[in-house]
Amino acid sequence: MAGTDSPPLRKRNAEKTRKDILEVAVKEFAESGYSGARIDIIADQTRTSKRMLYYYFGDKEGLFVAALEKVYADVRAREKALELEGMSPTEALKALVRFTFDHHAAHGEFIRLVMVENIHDAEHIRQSTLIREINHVAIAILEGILTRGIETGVFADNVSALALHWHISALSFFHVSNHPSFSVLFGEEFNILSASHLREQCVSSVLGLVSTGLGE
Amino acid sequence: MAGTDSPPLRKRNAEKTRKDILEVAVKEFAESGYSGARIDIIADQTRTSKRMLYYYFGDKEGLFVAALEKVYADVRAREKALELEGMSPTEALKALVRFTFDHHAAHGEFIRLVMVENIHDAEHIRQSTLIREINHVAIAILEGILTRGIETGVFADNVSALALHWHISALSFFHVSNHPSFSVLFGEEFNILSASHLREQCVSSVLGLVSTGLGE
Amino acid sequence: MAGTDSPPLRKRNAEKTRKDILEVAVKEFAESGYSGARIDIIADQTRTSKRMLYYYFGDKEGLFVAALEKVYADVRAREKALELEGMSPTEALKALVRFTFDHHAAHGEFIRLVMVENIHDAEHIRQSTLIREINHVAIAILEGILTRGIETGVFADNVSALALHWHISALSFFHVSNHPSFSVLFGEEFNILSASHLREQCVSSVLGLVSTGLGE
Amino acid sequence: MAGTDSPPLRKRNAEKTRKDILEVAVKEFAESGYSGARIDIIADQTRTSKRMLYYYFGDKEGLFVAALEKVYADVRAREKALELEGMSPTEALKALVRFTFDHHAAHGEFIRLVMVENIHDAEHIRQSTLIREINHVAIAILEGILTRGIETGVFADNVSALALHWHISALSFFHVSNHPSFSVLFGEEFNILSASHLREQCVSSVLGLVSTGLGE
DNA sequence: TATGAATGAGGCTTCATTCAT
DNA sequence: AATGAATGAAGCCTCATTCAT
Repeated sequence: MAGTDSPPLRKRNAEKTRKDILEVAVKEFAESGYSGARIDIIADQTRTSKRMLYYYFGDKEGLFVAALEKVYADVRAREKALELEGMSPTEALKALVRFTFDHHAAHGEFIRLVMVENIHDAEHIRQSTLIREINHVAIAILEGILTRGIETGVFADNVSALALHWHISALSFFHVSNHPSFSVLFGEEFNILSASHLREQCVSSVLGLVSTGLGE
Repeated sequence: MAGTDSPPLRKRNAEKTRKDILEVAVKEFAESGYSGARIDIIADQTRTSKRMLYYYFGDKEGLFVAALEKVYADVRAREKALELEGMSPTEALKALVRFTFDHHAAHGEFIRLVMVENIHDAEHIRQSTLIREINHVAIAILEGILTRGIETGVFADNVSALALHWHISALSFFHVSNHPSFSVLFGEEFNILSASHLREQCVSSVLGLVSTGLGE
Repeated sequence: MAGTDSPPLRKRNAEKTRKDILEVAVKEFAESGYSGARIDIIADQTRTSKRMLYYYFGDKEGLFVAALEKVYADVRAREKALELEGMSPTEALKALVRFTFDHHAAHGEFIRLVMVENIHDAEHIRQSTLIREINHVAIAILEGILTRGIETGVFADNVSALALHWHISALSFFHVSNHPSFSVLFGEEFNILSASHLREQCVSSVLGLVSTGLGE
Repeated sequence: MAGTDSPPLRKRNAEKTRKDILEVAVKEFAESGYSGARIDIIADQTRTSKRMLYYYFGDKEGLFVAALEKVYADVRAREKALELEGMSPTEALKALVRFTFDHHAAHGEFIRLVMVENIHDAEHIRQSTLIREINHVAIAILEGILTRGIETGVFADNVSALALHWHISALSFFHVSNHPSFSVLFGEEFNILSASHLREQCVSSVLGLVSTGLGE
């Protein structure tokens, strides 16, 4: 039989092409920034031609927004793997911090695209509701942990989930975003500070902000 | 008296011209990034012509390096005003953190130029010994405070000055660098978190890392 | 019939565009030298825009190399028309000299491009194997004539084909390359020396180098 | 006493400066051609500033004309050293050819400036009567030799002095002017042809044109 | 769905030259 | 006689984008 439920081959290829372009675009924007990125370079590293790029994404800006959305979506997909409900609040918080820290370290393109976006005053994120949603999920998770901790008395109720999220993000993000300058400015001295050291410093710092000192 | 020590008028203007160009360049690079910055736009906002820009700085990259050096030099100049020696270690540390946090908040161009530089893998800082020096002074100051605190027993000897500097920088820097995205993603909710709140969270966090709990 | 072998219309135009640009470029480089040539002037005399010029040739240097290759290729094409095999060695040599002399006189752009290239130390020819090949063919032809003449005893075996080629080239080339200065320096006196006179002087000179005096 | 007959020191220095500039200019124009030559590069390699260059020579073209005149004047100075009157006509002619060939080989800047001038259609030589004079002297010398040879019966009266001068110039000039391209096109094969070989080929060729076969 | 050819606007840079001292 | 600062015009090249097929 000719017709099945799977999408027609044409569409299949279309999606593959889109994905292919997007992956290359993420790399290029992450490497060179928005203005520094070159449409030609993206096209050249793609299986298809430059024309397709415009066909699918309209223009350079559209491509950048799509790239941003892709890296955010990837983050969400990975966050789902976290299973924090079974842990104690303290353990859950520790796990979350470590996950965030490691995650950012492992996904430089995500960090760099967000840096680029901030240099452009976040004007593209503004257009994407998808991205906003993703981040609110992150807050909700943190909120859950906090609430449980407050109920069991191990956490003080003096820091909002958002403030805590900001704190965790700051340390995890900066670790990647400013690694080049720190490495150049302090050389060996800095490189000796292993990532795991900074990560545990980050964990202590976060726990220090919420702990009552009573728990566990 | 016939001869005075002041430089000839011509030279005076030269320095003024240089400074004029540099100020405009800092703004433009901070606003648009390296590739996004336009030489023409810089020139137009200057007393002089585009040609002078090349006369003094060689090319776009030379101008960017000079801009970077300028903002770093400005930071150093402002750091000198801090008088931390008279304070107790704890007070000195608090003051330093607050100063850093406020300073970064007040000097967005500095933060943005460093962001841009990090996107370009810090390849320009690498060339400037001036910049390296400035940052080592910052470490030395922090080291002094730490040592005094450890001697008087209020600080534990478990965090290096560099690691602490990293921590302070991370929070102070991120507060400015990622303000646009946080503001867009969390809107009102985030804007309610006043700068001073985040600043004090930063102070607590830093003190938490080094305090023995014995002091003051 | 549906399918024919002719290339698609687009490609046809492409080749026409390339050729169009090249012809203009040859003229401009010949007139003004490499540095003196103006990309804009070339573009203006073309059916297309300046942009196309970069599309096809990359940059000014690429265009110059292409122009050089074109004039050399044209020489080869014209050389093919010569039918020297049927002549006696002496007649063949005479014919070759006259052809070379007249050819150079008739194709000033070729001479001038080679002059320009020599001023630039032949750095572009170096890259082109095509050009090297063409010249070796010229040597081979001369070698054939020489060998036949030596066998029949009319030519002495005291001059290599390459040395003879150099001699012929020198006189034929100089006639065109230094015509302007000779004309200015010696005025009427020089212009009276008709081209045909110098050409026959060239023929005598060449025959004088190889003749045994026995022949014909 | 203050005043002597020698020119004032000021003027002395002036002439030295002029000469200094000119020497550098000759090199630069010879290396890069007229358009390729850079006023800045000339100025930088001079003991004085760029302004002086304009002070003495007006503009780039004036400097080029002065450079041309200088190399021609140098040629004249060296020609004076030749003492051909005491030789037999044949020996004198041989000596003249060898001198010319070697001279050109030894003074590449002269050749290259003349090449450049020819590319620009000899428009600058046209303005200089000095240069015209120099060349007519060369013809007069050759004429003298020829006349003596015809009188003694060793030379035939079938080639004008100018035509002979052209012939000698062509071979001697081409040897230098087209050395780069020949070297690239024929490589080792050509480099084996030593300069002295080509020089003697040049001598034979010239003698062949005028000899009656009766002499010496 | 796909593509090679084409483009206008604008990018950075450099030129020979002159001004004020 | 000499100079550092300044300049306008023009140079080469590259960008994101669209057209015709």
